[in-house]
Amino acid sequence: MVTIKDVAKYANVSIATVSRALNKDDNKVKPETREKVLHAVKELGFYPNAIARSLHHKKTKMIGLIIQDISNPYYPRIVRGVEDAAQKHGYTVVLANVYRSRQRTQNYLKIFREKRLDGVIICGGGIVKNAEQDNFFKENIMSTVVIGKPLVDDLHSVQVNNFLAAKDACEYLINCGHKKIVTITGPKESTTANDRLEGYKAALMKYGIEPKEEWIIQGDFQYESGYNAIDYFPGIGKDKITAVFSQNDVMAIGVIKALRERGFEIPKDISVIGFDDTLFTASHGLSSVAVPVYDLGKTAMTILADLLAGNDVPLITTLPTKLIIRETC
Amino acid sequence: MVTIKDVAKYANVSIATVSRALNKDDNKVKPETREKVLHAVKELGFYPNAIARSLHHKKTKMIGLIIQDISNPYYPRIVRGVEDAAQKHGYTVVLANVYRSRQRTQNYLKIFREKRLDGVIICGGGIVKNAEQDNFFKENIMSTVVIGKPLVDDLHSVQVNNFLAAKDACEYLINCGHKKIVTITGPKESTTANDRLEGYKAALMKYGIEPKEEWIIQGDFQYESGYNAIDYFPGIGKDKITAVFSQNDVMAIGVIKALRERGFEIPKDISVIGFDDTLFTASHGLSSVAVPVYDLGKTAMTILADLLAGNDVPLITTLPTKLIIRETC
DNA sequence: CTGAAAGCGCTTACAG
DNA sequence: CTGAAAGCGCTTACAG
Repeated sequence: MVTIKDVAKYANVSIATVSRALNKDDNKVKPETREKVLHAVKELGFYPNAIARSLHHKKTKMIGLIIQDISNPYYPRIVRGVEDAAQKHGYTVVLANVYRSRQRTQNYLKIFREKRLDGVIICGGGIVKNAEQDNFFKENIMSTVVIGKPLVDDLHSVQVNNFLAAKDACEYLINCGHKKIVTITGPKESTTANDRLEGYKAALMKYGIEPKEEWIIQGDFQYESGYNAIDYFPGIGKDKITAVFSQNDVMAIGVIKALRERGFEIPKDISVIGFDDTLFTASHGLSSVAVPVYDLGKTAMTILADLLAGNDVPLITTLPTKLIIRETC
Repeated sequence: MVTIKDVAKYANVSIATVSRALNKDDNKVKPETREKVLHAVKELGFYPNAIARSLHHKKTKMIGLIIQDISNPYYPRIVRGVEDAAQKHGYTVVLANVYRSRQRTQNYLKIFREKRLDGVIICGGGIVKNAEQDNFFKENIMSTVVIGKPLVDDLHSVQVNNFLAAKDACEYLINCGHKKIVTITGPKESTTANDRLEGYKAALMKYGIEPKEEWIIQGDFQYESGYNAIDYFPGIGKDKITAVFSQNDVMAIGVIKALRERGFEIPKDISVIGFDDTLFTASHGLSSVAVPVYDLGKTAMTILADLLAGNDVPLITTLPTKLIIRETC
């Protein structure tokens, strides 16, 4: 591997000069000298060692991105948003799927710290309150931006108002004449799921409908839990249940599949509304609450870059959602 | 940031000793001394600087993963496979979406080189033959594994036999009685798409059917191109077209949507078969050729780790596909 | 078993 | 405008 020394020798200058010639902003080097250096660089195929540079600058120009599971269609666009913005600001992203495991999260946080990443973006329920992680963030070892609700105070975040969005969606159903509405929830630890659940309840209450225990069906944001939810429905039909508010799309697609297999027509027999509006909801004709996932990612990265540049950034940034009505309700 | 020096001072030993105590494999350090060091480490919250370590070892324990577009459902599981295997082998992955852009690919390759990543996995059509990239691989600057068909010789790869898989799928259609089959292709530069196209042709020819020009509809692996493909169909019905072989699922879901909107029933009026068997094909009841994407990723990373460990690895590893018949044909 | 020293490949204050 | 030198935070051969 060719080093700065080789270039210096080849160009007949000191390594200090090579360094200066390469860091453009520094115009304290004679044009001819720079030419010589640039020529040597090309000739030898020199690629400056970013590791050595990092050691000096104490910056790696890399950030970590912690997500729960890239194969959940909610995440890819977030990743894209983060990466596009990262690229724009000169950062490179290290990806970490933690599958909601505290262990894996901790492990990656440790690796990120050792590798001296400049910052980290944490997506969703990763940050379970817990001594060691708490320390990690409290000590402010790494600039951090959370996508979603941070469980640790003082962390910057970009969010969506899940409570209101869920409430709106459910109110829409109620205004369509539905009075008995089931909801399929996300995992218990998820604050996102929790907010959506509260929004559901609030909508019902607003219209004087008492949300029954049996209407709240525990899901986990996975397809199967939507598909199986039907087994827990307290019956389907005018006097039973006429609509389902699925707290994400994947589960909504699951219920729809199960519903159709049992001969129910949608929305004739029962309405379904999802959440997230991820890829393919359109092809399923699924009504859903659109979450601007790409922008969540992009904004999070932009905020992180700002933070790293020493700029002031508001603690919470909220992005708007949008109810999209298609064919399932 | 606390350094090895601080730990040494705190523990009253030299930094060499701290280093030795921390690199467990080195048992040339007295147990009591190690205790002292470990205590200091905990007390001070010391996290060894991997950057400094890398500078010495000339290894970063990071690999780059170049994919075309994470929001295409084909990729997330590959990424997962790569990351899981990477984690197992002690590597961390840097993600790069290049959107089939040669420019972006080149740019990332440069960054990877400067950051001294240990290796790189390239997914799909990224490697367009081209002087500079050619050099990159020829000079063997970074260990490389390609998922798909490498356009540069001598590169390790893990693949699937797209030709055979496509041929099998089309033969299946023919054996079901179809004689007039349309195919929707991927982008022209994609070798994957090309192999699938050849497989399609071969199947038809084998049964004495001459594949007509008009049966081959140019797509680009995106939903829209599937949805719009119908406009180029030479008519639908017994004497026109009775089946479509879509070269990926996303486009298949697009055609199905378009077909249904125009009142056609599937598979009664027309059969559809996709390729890849990515997420949600099941919920659409789409028949498809299952590509073991997770395993492609996992295997690629395993091979890369082997390469980096100096082991011998066969140049090409081929993984099996599987035709999965569901409701659309 | 432990320490002093050299080295990894850069950058930058300090002289000149 | 340019060079010699110190320093970033580690690891490891070399002595002892």
